[in-house]
Amino acid sequence: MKPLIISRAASRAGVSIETIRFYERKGLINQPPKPVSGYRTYPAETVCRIKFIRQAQELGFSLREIDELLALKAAPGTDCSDVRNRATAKLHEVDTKIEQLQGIRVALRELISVCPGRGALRACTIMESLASVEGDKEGQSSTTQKENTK
Amino acid sequence: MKPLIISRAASRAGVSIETIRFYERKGLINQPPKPVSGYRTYPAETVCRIKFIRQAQELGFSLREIDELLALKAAPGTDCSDVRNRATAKLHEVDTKIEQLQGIRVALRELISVCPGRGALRACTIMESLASVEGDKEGQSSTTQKENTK
DNA sequence: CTTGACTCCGTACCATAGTCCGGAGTGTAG
DNA sequence: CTACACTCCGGACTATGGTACGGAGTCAAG
Repeated sequence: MKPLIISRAASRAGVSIETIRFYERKGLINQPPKPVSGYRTYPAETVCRIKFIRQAQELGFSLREIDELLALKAAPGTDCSDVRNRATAKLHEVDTKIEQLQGIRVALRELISVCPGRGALRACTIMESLASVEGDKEGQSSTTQKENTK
Repeated sequence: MKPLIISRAASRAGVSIETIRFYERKGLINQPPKPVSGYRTYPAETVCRIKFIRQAQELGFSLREIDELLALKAAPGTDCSDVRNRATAKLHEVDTKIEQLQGIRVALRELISVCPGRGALRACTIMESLASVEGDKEGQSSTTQKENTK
C-alpha cells in the first residue's frame, strides 16, 4: 500500500496540492509531522476532512464557517442543535441572497424590455435610467465630513 | 456657491472620499487637475458618474464591467444594442446564480429537515452527510500529478 | 497668525480562496 | 548512480472592492 503523500491525498480528496497546503496554513487541517527524512504522509481522516470542507463549501459555507463547524465536531459537548442552527442561519442567508438577486433580475428585465435594442446610444433607456438618479441633495444624513468618511 | 471639493462630491454621490480616490486610481472617474495651490474641485458630472457606478453595481455589474459600460457611453459609434447585450448577458449570469443558490437552498432544507435538531452530535445527520461522501477512489480523471495540480 | 479641520498622496492593509515560484531536499526507476 | 519527478517551504501574486495611515500642504475661523 503506497503511503498517502500529499499528491495522493490531494487526488483522493479532489483538490490540488496547493489547496491542501493552503488549508494547512489556515488551520483547517493538521499538517502531519514531518518524518526525519522523507515526505509527510497523511492519515485517511485528512482526506475525509477535506471532502467535508468541499461539501460544506458547496452549501455556501465560507472556510471560516467551516472551521467553526469542524471545531464543533471536535468539541465534546456539542449538541446537534448547534449544527442545525448554523445550517438554518445559512439557509436564511441564502434566501436573502436569492431575494436580492431576484430584485436585480427584475430591474435588469425591466431595463431590457424598455430598451429599443437598436439605434444610437442617445436613445438607450438603460444608460438613461442608470445615469439619471437625481433628486438627492447630499447632506440628508451627513452633517459632517467625518460621518461620511467613517 | 461652495466649490465641489472631494468631501462634498463624496457626500453628494453617497460614497466615501476613499472610494472616490479608489475610483480615480481605477480609472473609473477622472481626477480633476490640481490647481497650482489648493484643493481639486470636481465637476458635477463626476457626481453623476459615481451615481451611475453605484446604480450599476446594484444591478450586479462589477467595476470592470461598469468601466466597459462607461467606455461604451463615451465611444461615438456605440449602438444601443451593445448596451442591451451586456444587460442581457448579465441577466443570464444572475439567473444562473439564482439557480445555483436555489440548489443550495434545497440541499440545506433537506439536511435541516432530516436532522433531529437535538441530541448528541453523533446522531446529527447534517454532520454525517457532510462527512460521508465516500465512494470515489481518486484517479478517475487524473492520471498524473500534474493534471490535478494544474 | 495660530489652530484645527480638511486635502493630497503613496503605500500598506483587510477579507476571500486560493495559485504560482524557486531553490533545496528526497525517492525511485532504469 | 544518475536522472527526473516529486516534496517541502516561505513568500509573492491573483482578483475584488475597498479601508486605513501618516506626513505634508492648505483653508478658514477666531
